[in-house]
Amino acid sequence: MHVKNEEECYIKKGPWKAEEDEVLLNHVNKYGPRDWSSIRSKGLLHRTGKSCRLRWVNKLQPNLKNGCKFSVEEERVVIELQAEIGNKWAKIASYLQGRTDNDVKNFWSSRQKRLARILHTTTCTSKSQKNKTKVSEVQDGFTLEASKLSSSMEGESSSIMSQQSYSLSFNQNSEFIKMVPLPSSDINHAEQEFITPFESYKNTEQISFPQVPELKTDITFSMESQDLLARIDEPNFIDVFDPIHASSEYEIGVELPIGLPFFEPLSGNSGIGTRDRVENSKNSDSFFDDFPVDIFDDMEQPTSPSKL
DNA sequence: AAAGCCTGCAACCGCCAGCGG
DNA sequence: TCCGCTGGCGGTTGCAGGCTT
Repeated sequence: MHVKNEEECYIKKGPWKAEEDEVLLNHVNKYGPRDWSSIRSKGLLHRTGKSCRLRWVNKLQPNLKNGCKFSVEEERVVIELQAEIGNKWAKIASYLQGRTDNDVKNFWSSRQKRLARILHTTTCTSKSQKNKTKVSEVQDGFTLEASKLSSSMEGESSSIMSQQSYSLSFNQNSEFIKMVPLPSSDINHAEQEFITPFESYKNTEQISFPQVPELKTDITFSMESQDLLARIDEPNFIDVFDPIHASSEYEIGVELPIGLPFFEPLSGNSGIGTRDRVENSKNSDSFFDDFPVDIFDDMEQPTSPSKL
């Protein structure tokens, strides 16, 4: 029968209906979360086994945190593990109760897009509006000050790394990047409003980054930068920047995977959890995975120290 | 109020590894 | 050993709803 054959071959796609979910749940209750392909072969649903499995894993299995935003702690776990093991979403999700690989993947994707947008805005600004940015060249490269308010500026929850102020130093020649904690005096008083429970954590954890953090006290600022610094304590200092750029810049550091505690492996010999390994991974280019590949294209080439 | 933009999420696609015949 | 099937995983896409202008 041609019609019947068509019927059998028909594969439904798109959003799941409640009835389909019910059928799928019945199957799982009967046989457990397996034999996905038999659901179609038995004619229960016109969905592929893969589709059924995905629906179960991502939406129907019990104890899922559906519709619940990632907590600060969950964000921290994802950021840390991503830096450690890369885009192993299933693995990362296994560390988070009630989260699926799809959840983690979507979270990270959103985060990456946000970061890319922020940095794009920032780098464009650095070129066209030098007098309005906090990007200033230093002798051994250039320094991108990541002094910022937390992401709370935009009502976001990712504020884990937001309480410490950092300066990013790039060096074209040696291809390293280092985080330099800014002197606390550089932090605008207004930031105090955004202190979170992680403040205590910040105060006790060492920065885990390839380069030994050091205070950058000998930065030479341009005239424009000096002018800005002179006004840093003004209540409306942030208004010096236009709202978009201001909020963007203050978000930069929020996204930096630094200063995080280290995980011990939950089981097996995954090897996760040693500081050495984390540092090794960051000594590679894992840190740069956070940035769009062309992120530095818009930045001015620093003068080589050898040419000075 | 409406149009355009942005974001988060659900679902699909393609690749790959494991397994059994 | 080969081959096909199945499930797992990461990347990508499309859409709906919220937000902004």
